[in-house]
Amino acid sequence: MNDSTAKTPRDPIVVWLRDDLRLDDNPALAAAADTGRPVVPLYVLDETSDGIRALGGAHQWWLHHSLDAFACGLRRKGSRLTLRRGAAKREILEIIAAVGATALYFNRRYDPAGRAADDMIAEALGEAFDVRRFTANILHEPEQVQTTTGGYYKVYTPFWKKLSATEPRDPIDAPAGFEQPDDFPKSDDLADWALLPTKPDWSGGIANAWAPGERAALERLETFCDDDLAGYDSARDNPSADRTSGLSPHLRWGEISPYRIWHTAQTYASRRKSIPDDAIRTFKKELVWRDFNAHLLHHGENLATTNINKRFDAFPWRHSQADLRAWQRGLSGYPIVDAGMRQLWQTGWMHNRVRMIVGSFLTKDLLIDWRDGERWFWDTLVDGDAASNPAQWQWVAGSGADAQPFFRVFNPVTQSEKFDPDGTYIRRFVPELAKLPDKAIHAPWSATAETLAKAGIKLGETYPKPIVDHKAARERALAAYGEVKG
DNA sequence: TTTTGAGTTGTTCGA
DNA sequence: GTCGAACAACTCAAA
Repeated sequence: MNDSTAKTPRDPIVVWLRDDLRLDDNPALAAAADTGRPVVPLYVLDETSDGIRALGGAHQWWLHHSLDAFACGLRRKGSRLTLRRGAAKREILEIIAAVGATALYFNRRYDPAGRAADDMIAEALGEAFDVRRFTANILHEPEQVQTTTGGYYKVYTPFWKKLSATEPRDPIDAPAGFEQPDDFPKSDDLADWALLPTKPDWSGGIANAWAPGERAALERLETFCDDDLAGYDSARDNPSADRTSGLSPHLRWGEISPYRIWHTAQTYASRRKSIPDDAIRTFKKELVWRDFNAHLLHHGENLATTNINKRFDAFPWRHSQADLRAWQRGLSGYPIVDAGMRQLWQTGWMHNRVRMIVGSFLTKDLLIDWRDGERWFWDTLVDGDAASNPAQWQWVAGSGADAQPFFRVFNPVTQSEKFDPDGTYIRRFVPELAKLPDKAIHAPWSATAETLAKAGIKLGETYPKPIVDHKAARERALAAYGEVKG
């Protein structure tokens, strides 16, 4: 025990929450509670500090409900969440002074701007101040994972091979309760932050699809392990059957811990013979992909704006607002693409298989800069993640470090036939095509006039004609890629 | 230092 | 319908 805590054992600890809005397996919160000292949980909505990326619309909706749920959880444990809006440094220094705190605990984050902000605050508090950082939101710290030459991994497979044998630590249970300070600091009213859309309120579809908050996240994990883990290896690729874990937004906001997910899945797998090795391995690999992306974010300069492969700085992107808009609205004329984009718009989420298809369509068929797609996803996804979103876009575009761009121009019709063979997914999100027979639904422009008439479709009126011809677009994309190769 | 093997998720063509 | 090879060629990571 150091001198300051010996003299003032009742001094409060401020726990600064960020994307870790949970009680379960929250190391910073648990460590603070364990001291027996008063705990002041704090969330700062910082929209002004350098390099901090503004939240998208869907993000804001989720954050509102997530904060609400987290505040409820804290109240049940006898604590209270303090909300502040403003530059993190100013708000934190003020709160620390107001409550007489002598310690600041938080869980690490990995974006360069966030890390810089954390360092600046620690520096402002001075050497003597007790600042503690914890590992909470990824399974392996960037410093722990190095190639044999001391660099960081740019290819996933060796990264996975290195880590697959390492068992992540056990999750930490939620604190039983918290000591209270004499006075909690003054908190903003969440409603005053106006994070929920009002004019118009577009959140209905998202609210139907999702339940933010820790409790819902843990329930979803159990349901997934019960119902879908066993078939995960193959079934996750089918967009119409909802067989993915659905945990991505909960992970994005830290409502659930990857350690909890890893161990719960592992426990199910070791108890149930019906869960094949392939299933649990594939699921764990997806979790480790989050780490890989977080490490890319940690080591890179700005993942969302900078090509990992510098050669792509010279890529001849097309600038077409009209095409970008058609893609965003789900009016490309390619049913699987439009279904995906409309699922995103309506529910704040898109199945991963379809993310690849729409991503390939934007960057290859339309030759539009991946950053435009990344920004749209950032604004509309509830799970839009600072690491995974740009990393996935760079992979699709071919600017990712390990991509083999010349091989990967997705054929939207082939993909549709393969992964949505009976058109269930398309019919759900593109209802104007619902009456087309299975065979015609993937490429309505190839259908006979009679088939279209029977289904009540007038191409160019009730549903768009394709905005590009895929075959020609593919040739164009390959030519463009040819320009930036060595 | 040099060499070797491999790279999340694909497509097309021809047998 | 199914299968394997070719696509075109670079970078990474480990030996």
